[in-house]
Amino acid sequence: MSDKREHILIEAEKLFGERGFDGTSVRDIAQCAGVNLAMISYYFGSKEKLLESLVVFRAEYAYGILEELNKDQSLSPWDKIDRLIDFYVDRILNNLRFHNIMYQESTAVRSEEIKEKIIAIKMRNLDQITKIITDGQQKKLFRQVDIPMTVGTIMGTISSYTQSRAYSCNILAIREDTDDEAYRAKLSPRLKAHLKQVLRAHLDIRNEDREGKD
Amino acid sequence: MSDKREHILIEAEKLFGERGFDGTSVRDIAQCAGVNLAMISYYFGSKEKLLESLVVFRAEYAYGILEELNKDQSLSPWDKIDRLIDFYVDRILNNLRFHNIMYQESTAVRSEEIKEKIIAIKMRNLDQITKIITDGQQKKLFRQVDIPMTVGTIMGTISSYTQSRAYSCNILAIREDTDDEAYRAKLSPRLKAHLKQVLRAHLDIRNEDREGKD
DNA sequence: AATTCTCAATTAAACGTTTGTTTAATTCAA
DNA sequence: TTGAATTAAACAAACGTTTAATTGAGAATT
Repeated sequence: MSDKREHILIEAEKLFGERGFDGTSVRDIAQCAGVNLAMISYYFGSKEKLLESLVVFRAEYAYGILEELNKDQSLSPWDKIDRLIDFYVDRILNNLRFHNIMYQESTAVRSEEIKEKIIAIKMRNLDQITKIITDGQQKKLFRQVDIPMTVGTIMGTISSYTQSRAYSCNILAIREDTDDEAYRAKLSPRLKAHLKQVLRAHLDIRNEDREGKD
Repeated sequence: MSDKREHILIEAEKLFGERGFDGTSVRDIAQCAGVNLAMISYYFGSKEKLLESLVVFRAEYAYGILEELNKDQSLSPWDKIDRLIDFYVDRILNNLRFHNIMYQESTAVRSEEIKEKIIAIKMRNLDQITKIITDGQQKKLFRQVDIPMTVGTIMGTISSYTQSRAYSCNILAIREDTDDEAYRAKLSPRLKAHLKQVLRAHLDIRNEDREGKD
């Protein structure tokens, strides 16, 4: 992929993440990327095709990481869960803008083609995580859980703090105009600690549902 | 509020939820509500003011429920958590469209005024849930947890299955064109069961973090 | 009781922008 | 000299909003 194409994609990603797909005009993208308006159609064909290119461009990476994590025999299932959380929190917080587009595919995107691509990516990633959890169950470390829902809990918890920055800043007790890096530095460890605590309790076979709750 | 005003709000809610705020034109709303285009400006002033009216219209209800749940002395903290989950799953699944707008306030809404209103509502609801959890902690039933993050887990888990219907249908193994009621009937009990299992393990004081994980 | 008056409700049409995309001309390195 | 890269300009369509005219039911006046 040419440098210029990639540069346009990255600038578009920023804008889509900040203002949404509909809220971003092709003129905005062209201006931020420092290219002529017509170059977007020239390179990508259309605004929707640009989004499709962006999805493909970003999606390849994640799957490779998950696959590698899965294969690593030196890590226990518990280690893998921790790494999984670290990976997703870091990845989402570092690609905030892109994640917001991928995550809420239903409202932002009208193209069936892109929707199907996004779902395929999500299902593929779910497969990898399923392998990690079933492995932990076979080793009698994890109990029975609803795996897709558990993945939803991980992704959803992170997303609930990336989809509305203003609320997030309120919770973290920081100014809303805090720069991205400082924002991540505050949010990341807290999200990781919370998610690990939740999943440790949720997955641990010793926490099987008790009869009486109190 | 006049019948016609309310009728326009409800139709707008459907469209915003399906197509997003930017993806819905005032002409769409007028047509679906069966009123003249100019009536939207006449009643609400502008498209953004319409959204603001919608937020106010829908937000009052939730707070009342949470307040009442909190005051109920006959319920144990565990019961209240269960009721909380039931309430939120039902509420969000029954107002899918509206929830998606509220939830992703950052991208869809440009008006600072509306953003502030939404955040105020979220913070107010967080206060009520905080009271429920701290009460459980004082009664030595719940352990120490990150309360705002825990609320994020509840809302995020639900949202991850409401923001992208196509993915959700894939997980539930149902056709994507399944009608709303059948969709809810499948999703609702599964979400509730999962969230209750997660929160039971997460909050239970007997599941205090152990030294070794395995 | 019949008429006029009043004003909110409703309408079709037009407003000026902004949108995504295309055209046709130009640049420029190979 | 060739052809891809780049440009400014123009395109039609859709957008949110406003205008000015019309309707129609209830209050006031005769």
